[in-house]
Amino acid sequence: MERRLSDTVEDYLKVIYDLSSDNQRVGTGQIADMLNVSPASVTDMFQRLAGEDPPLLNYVKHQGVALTEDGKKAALETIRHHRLLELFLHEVLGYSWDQVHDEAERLEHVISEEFEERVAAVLGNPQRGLHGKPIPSRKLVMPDLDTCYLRDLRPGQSGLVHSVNDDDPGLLRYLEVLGLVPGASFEVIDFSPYDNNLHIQVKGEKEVVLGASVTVQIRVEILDLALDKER
Amino acid sequence: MERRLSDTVEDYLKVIYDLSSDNQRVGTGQIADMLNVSPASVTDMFQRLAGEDPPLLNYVKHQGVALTEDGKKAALETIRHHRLLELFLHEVLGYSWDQVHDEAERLEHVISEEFEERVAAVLGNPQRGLHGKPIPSRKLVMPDLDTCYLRDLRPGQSGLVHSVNDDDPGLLRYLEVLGLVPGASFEVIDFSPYDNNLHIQVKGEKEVVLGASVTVQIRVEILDLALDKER
DNA sequence: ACAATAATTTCGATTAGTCTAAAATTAGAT
DNA sequence: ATCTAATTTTAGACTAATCGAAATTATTGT
Repeated sequence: MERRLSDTVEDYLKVIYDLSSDNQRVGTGQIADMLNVSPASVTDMFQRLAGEDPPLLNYVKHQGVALTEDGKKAALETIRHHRLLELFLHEVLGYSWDQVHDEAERLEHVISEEFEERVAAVLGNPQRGLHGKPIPSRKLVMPDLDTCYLRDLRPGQSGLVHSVNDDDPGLLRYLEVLGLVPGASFEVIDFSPYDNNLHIQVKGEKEVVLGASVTVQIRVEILDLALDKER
Repeated sequence: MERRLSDTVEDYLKVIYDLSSDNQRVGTGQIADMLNVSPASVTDMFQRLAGEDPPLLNYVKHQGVALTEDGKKAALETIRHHRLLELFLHEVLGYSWDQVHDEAERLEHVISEEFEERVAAVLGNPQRGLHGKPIPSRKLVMPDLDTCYLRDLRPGQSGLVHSVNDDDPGLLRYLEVLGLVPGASFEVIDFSPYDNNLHIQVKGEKEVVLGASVTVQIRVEILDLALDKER
């Protein structure tokens, strides 16, 4: 069951995993956008990976794909590598949180199990990455999360920043300045329905207005006071 | 002048560099053996790399190749990556000296200049690798060496182990047991001309007999007492 | 319900890297 | 000097990953 997947295949599986958490099935066009390849190439790859033995994808013509169990394991392996590497680059080599993604993106495909284990050990077997996302366990189990996009909160709600996407260095530098980093607590002050702007008050910081292109990159845990009492 | 070379091309250039230090030109068959590909593939690659602009190789039909200046720089870049990585894996992640080669072999092709710089800094800008070989400088200058193969010494001569090849884990474990590590001093006790065995006395260790397949993997500095006096 | 539009798939082609088998060239031995 | 053996090159073909253009299938608005 240990077949060696190409870097390309690992990239496909990883983005299919990412997009699967929101939607059900994932389409050709979405993947083409994420990977900067043509839709034609994506169709080819869908067919190939669905035809592997055992299949990595479940593919239905014109209806996109879903990961099989094998495909999901492969995706989680790569994601584990990526998040361990990001943390390692930061902790051990002093990379800033906006620099780590690109480097990890290349390293994730070539490191051995040995490397993975040693890095995990040096870092104390962390369960969360540099940007807050969970790191799948050695056994490739990904914890269930009770988070939503910051975009979906409304005035009066407050929460904690759970995690932010790691792939836009400019955004990461901006969020750091605003104090919108994993663990930060905030309150939603206002919402502008026409542009979907949210007015956010991060604890100890000035109020800021964030557009949807920003708030969709941030996952939060809602702090529901009423719900707190029930427990 | 910054073209991105494929992993494969980097591997070709690296072994051509290695083999060039002994011979003048390097032939198809030698490379085919080192890289485990067919001679036909090597001919193709020779022609391709000689036809690049600017050329990486100087190729004369039926007479093998030599690296151009550009080809040599590219080879040294990869070699610098490899040796820095080996040291890093040992010092920071606790790999043993027989484990580092394979991992470095894959990582060397994907790390950035940034990674290279940071690793070099963490290690204190070392000039020698884990197995004793010099590490090319940032500017890709490789120091000239005054070393020869242990194979070429004869009884009465003594020397210091300069470096050992890093690609055979079993040999490395054996040499470690014998104390034949970079810096160790030894004396040649005897030579058997029929099998080219050398009888070696490593300081503080038992005398051992080494075949040519071993002694050709070890580079030494000759300790010439007469020459010492002249200085 | 059905035409327009959007998304997907098929088709034919390209590039990098590899192979085997056959042809050509070089080097060595007598 | 020439024949043989070893090495190298050519030729034709394969796989993975990609593309653009054309054909097909879905979606959706009225």
